[in-house]
Amino acid sequence: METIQAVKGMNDILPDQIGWWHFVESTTRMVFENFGYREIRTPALEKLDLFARSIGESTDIVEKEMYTIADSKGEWLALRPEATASIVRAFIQHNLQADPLARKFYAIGPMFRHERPQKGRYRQFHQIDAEAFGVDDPMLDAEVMYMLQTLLEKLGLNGVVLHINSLGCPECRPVFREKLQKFLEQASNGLCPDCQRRRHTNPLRTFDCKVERCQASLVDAPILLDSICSDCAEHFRQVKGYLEELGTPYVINSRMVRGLDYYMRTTFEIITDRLGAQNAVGGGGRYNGLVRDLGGPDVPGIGFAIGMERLILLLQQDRPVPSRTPPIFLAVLGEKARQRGFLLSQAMRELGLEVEMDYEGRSLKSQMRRADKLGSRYVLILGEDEIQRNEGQLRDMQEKTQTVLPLQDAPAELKKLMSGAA
RNA sequence: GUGGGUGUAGCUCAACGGUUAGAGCACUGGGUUGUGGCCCCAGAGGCUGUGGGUUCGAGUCCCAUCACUCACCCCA
Repeated sequence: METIQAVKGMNDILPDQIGWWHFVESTTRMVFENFGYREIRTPALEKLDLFARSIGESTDIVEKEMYTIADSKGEWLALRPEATASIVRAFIQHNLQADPLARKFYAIGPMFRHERPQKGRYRQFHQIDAEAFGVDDPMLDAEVMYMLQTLLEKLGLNGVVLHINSLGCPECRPVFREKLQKFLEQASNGLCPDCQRRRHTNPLRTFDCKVERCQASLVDAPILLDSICSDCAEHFRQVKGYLEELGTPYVINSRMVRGLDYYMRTTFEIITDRLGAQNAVGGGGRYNGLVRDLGGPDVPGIGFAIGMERLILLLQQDRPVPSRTPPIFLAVLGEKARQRGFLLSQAMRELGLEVEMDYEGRSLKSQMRRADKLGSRYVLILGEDEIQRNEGQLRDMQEKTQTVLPLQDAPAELKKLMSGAA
C-alpha cells in the first residue's frame, strides 16, 4: 500500500527532539516576560490583504511565497508568512493602545512560505516574535536588541553577531534610493543579471548580492548611513549609545537591507556563519508607519523575529540536548503484581511522579533492561512474594542497592527521593 | 521556478555486472528459580524509491519519474 508522506518542507518534530523546543520556548517566556512582554496568539489564517498591505505588494513574500486559499464565499485568505502583520492587526482591532498592560507582545508559532526547502529553510517554520508599540525613543530600539541578546545568551548560543543599520525614513530614503540608482546605472556592466533587474525593482537589494563581481562593483557605491536625514542620524546615534551603555556588542552594517517594506530607521539581524546559506537567525526593525497604514492610530512600533529551526540547529552545535528526569520504573512479576502495580502507578502519578511500567508480563530481565534504557534511577520491583507481604523492592540503579519498602509508603517515599535527586 | 548530489533493514552504511543482498547500532527472546549496563547465542526486520530499457544475468549500466538534500532566488 502506498504510504502518505508529510507535505514537502513541513516537518514532524519527534519526541527525541522536543526537548530543544521546550527549552527554547520556556527560556523565551521567562526572558520576555521579564522585559514586560505579554503573549499574544493570533490565527494562522488571515485575510490576504493584511499581508499585501503590510509586507508590500511587490515583495517576494507576497508575490510568490504565500499559501493562499479562497474560502467558500470567494474571499482570499493566506497562511501567515510572518507574525508582525497579525499582531498589528490585533492591536488595532482590539484597540489595545488603550490598554496599559498591552503595549509589548510576543508570539511563538508556525509560519508558512512556499519556497524550495533547504537547510534552515522550510515551508512551515516557527518563529519567536516580539513587538513593542507606542515608543519612538531610541532607548526602546536598544532595549529590544538587548532583550534579543539576553535571550540568546540565556540559551547558550555562541558565535552570532548583531548587525545594525538605519534605513532612514520616508523623507530621506527615496533621496538615497535615487542616488544609488544613478550609481548603479553607470556601474551596470559590472553587475550580475539578477542585480541588473534589482537595479530597477529594489536597488537596495544589490547590497546583499552574493556574487563577488557585484560586490566589487559596489565598492564605491553611496552609503545609506551617510545619506539619511539629521533626525534619523540622531536617532541612530542614540541607539548606538544606549547599546554601548548596555554592553551589547554590535557591528554597523550599512549594506544590510531587509525584505519587508514596512521597516524604517533601525534595522538589525543576528548573523551566523554556521548555517550554510541561511545566515540570519533573527532580524527585525522599526516600523513607525505600519499601524497607521493598516488603518489604526499613528503609533510607532518596533519588533523582531527569530527562526526557531535555525536557532535550534545552532544550539545543537553548542550544547547538549536539554534533558528531562527519567521516570520511575515499576517492574511487575506475575498477574497479581501486574494488577497491583497498575493501581500503584496511578497513585504515584497523582503525586506528580513520572512512572513507567511493563503491561505485558515480560521477564524481569527484560523489564530491568528497559528501565536501564529509560535511564530510570529507581525501579520498584513487585514480585509474588512481595505482594503477599504488601511490600516492594526499591532498587537504586545508580547505587546498585535494594531495600524493602511497604507499598502504602511507596508513593510518598519515592516522591521524597525524586525531589532530592533532582 | 533553475542547477548539483543522494536514494539498499527503524538508523548509519557495505556488496567487481554473477549463488539465497550483508554488517554495526536499535528491537525481541535466551545464556538454569526473580535483577540493568559489558559479553555471548538466537530471532525478527528488505519488492535495493518507482517504471521502463540494455544483458544469458542488474542493487550495480542507461533513460524516465518520484522523493530527499544542498545551492541559486528570497528570507527567520
